[in-house]
Amino acid sequence: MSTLLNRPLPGQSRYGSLALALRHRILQGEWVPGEVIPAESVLAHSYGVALGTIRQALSLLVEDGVLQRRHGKGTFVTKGVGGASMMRFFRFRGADGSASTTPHSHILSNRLRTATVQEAQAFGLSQGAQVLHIERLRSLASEPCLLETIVLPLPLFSSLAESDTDAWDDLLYPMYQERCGVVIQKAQDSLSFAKLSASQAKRLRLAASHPCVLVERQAYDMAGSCVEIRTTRGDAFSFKYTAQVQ
Amino acid sequence: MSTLLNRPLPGQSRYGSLALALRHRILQGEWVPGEVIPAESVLAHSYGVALGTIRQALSLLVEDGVLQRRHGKGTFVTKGVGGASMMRFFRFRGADGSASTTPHSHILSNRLRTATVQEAQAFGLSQGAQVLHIERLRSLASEPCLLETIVLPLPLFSSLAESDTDAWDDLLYPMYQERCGVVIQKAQDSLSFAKLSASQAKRLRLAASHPCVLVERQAYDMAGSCVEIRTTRGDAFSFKYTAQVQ
DNA sequence: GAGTGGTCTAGACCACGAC
DNA sequence: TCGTGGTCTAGACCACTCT
Repeated sequence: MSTLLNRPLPGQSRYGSLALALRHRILQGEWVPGEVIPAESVLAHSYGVALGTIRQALSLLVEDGVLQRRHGKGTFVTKGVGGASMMRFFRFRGADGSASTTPHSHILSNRLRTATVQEAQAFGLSQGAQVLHIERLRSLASEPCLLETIVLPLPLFSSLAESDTDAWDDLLYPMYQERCGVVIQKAQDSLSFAKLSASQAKRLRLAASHPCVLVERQAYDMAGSCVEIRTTRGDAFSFKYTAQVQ
Repeated sequence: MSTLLNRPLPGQSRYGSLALALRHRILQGEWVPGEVIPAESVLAHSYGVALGTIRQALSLLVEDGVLQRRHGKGTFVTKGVGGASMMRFFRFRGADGSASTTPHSHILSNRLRTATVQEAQAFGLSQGAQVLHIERLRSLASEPCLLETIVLPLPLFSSLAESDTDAWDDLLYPMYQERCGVVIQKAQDSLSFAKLSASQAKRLRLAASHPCVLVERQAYDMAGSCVEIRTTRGDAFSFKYTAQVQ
């Protein structure tokens, strides 16, 4: 019934090994995102450890965002990051006043091309591999607000390459999960400042060389592999972000 | 020997109450920043709880940044946030190439004035109270890079109002601690973009209406009171920041 | 070797959520 | 009422740091 990892790996605590083992079972698809995993007491018994030990293991995975606890209900596999997370960097004021809705998405282009050296390295592909290159405009109340370039590694997302972009959802991450079985687990955003090119400015209905914020994102799946590289541009004067020190 | 909080506060777990009690003793100055607190076993005995319970209480304060554990040595009161934390938002390239040193500080002005309504509210002062208003230019390799406005509540920082600004340190937070007994425990930075005024641009040796990053900081002491409001401006093209999603 | 935090056990009871 | 995670106990032994 139990796996054979009764002895912790060298240099690892027992709860560390248990966390690794559980993470492996999740990645194998034994429990799919959104599903409950067995109760703590069951896991403790099946691994032959005390309750406190399995709880420490679960805590590691909760910290990592792989699991979520719900008091009285159980421990669940995380469903993946939400949708309009890019909006946390901006405060767009709609013509009508309030905002905070999901922006509408319009795909401008969608084509295959050869990966750059950096992209191949990030995705773990061999040089010369193919990627899907998407240009996309996002709008709030018919006002264009964000211009995005999205690069996806290719055999993984090949089902998107052939599909009709008009039928795509406003939120890509849930669509990745439905159509390609890819769950976005975490992402890293790198912010900087630049000026819009003439064509970019036209798309966003701003003046050429208008200042913009550049968000360069790498998104990772549950196994920790990079599966999306995204570059987002938005009006610098709509930028607003809050960070904590310590 | 022990305090009388054997019964947890209503709606609080025992370890939550213990954390509150310990935090209070730290704020009272019973253990100063940098010092060890008693061993876990000693605390557990003196409060009449199990070791695991006091460990949970300490973990809360560690998460909060009030305490730091060091295996084999003890549990220490945090010394306060470091120095050049504003530099994490920028990547200045010095004329010589590398950077990552503490910028030199030059105080431009230092005067008393009446607090604005927002400042009085943030500091918990009555309306019409006095604050210290400081203008300061920070330079890297003789190149001006950051322009700062610093507002401090007044009876707390009155010793700074009368001192010679030439003798001030490059880092203010350690100086607050030495001269005024104020330990900066955490801070919140709010980022946005703006254009430099003519006088601001001149100080930074940039063109008027050049784009800049605006960092609006509120810094808090160990008790959680706001004790500094700072506005920092720097060249938008030197801005670089990385954030994690989930 | 003495003292510290880190790991682990085998129980107990409590608080929450659903049936 | 039952099963879940959350809190708590009273021990044990291990790993790190200093003297």
